[in-house]
Amino acid sequence: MQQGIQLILDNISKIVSLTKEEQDLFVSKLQYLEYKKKEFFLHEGQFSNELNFIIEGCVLVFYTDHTGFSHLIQFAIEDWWVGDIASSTHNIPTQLNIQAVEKTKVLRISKEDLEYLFEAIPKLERFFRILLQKRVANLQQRIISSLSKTATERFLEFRAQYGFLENRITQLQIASFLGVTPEFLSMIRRKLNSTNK
Amino acid sequence: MQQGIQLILDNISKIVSLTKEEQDLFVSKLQYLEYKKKEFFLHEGQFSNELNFIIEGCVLVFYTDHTGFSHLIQFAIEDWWVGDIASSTHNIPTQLNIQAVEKTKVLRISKEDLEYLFEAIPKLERFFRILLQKRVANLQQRIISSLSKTATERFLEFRAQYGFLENRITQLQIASFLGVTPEFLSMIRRKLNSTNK
DNA sequence: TTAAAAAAATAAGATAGCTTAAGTATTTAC
DNA sequence: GTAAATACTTAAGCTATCTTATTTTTTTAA
Repeated sequence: MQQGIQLILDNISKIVSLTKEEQDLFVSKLQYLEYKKKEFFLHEGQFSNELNFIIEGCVLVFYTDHTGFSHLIQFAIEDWWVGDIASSTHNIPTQLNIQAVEKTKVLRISKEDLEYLFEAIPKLERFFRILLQKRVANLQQRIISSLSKTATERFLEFRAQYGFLENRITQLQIASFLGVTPEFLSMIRRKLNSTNK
Repeated sequence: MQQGIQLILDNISKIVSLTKEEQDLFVSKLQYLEYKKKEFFLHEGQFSNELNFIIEGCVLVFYTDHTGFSHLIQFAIEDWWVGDIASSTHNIPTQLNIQAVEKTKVLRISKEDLEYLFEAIPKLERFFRILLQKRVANLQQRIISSLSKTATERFLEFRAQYGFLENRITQLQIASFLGVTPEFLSMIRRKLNSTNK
């Protein structure tokens, strides 16, 4: 079986169960792609009309502000979905960049195909509805943290939740996700080490 | 026709069109409720198993941290949907409070009825899928702002986007939404007034 | 394998935003 | 209609976080 197909079908089957025919129809709409390290899926200003499922690798979704600083909005590794929902929902050019930080293999589906599949397989629309609910819960939690926690607390939360990423992305990127400068994150880490060790 | 039914049907018909029978089935699951000013829909620790559509009034969704401070996560006025997606998706007690800040009239639908309706009327699942996409886009924008903007910029953004709320909720609540103290917001407003006027 | 580039650490000085406290204005509840 | 409660403003001093600059470490690419 083609690369990653089993992974994506398993991912879906955790939430809804498709018949063999439905699986085949779904799979027929997938496009397999590979990106090199540092290569971009999406650049600010483009229109985003796809949804990607990561089979292998790691990508970052970031926003670059008017002073040239990047802010990490989201990351995704194998078995995760990634795309720019804002751009594709509102049909506006994206303000985000999506970049591979490792060699990355994805399965991609276009917005048009996805809309067709939602008609053909309502269970698939359910799957994405539930995925979106989880994403809303996750984003809301991040807002709660940004409103109510210190940088140190947010770093500890990041570690608890995404510790597996700590050696896969740089401190610079973690700092950007937390909303602090890399210098300040470095200081936070030093303090935590001297206290706990 | 009962209070607000037309409003909710119009709200849905902006995204999907239901037949008369589907509308009737949907409407049959709605419960009409009124809340007094300051009354709570939902308290931290409860399980949230409903979705609310505001017909009239205004509610605030806030998180209270361990030091007793409140942080405004979301607000909703007439013609908006509100609920705790995190709690109802993951079946965990909510960490949020939902409180009416004015006399508020709502139409409520239970999670069970909603799930039944998604089976009976797939278009309704589409409606909520699209609503969730918009919510994700909105939350993501808020994260971008919190990562990349100063308090003054965030306040101007709030005014541009939610100016209609400026006289409906207090400065305290706006400050809490922006993630600053009310004292600091007061200072921001003074500076803006002295510069622009 | 090594030179160049990028990332991370350290530290000193600067600032956005917080705390505390007091005073004034507005709203609420009887 | 009035007293009490709540919201808002102002201001001084404080702290978390940023900026800038330098050094050290790690990664990248030829």
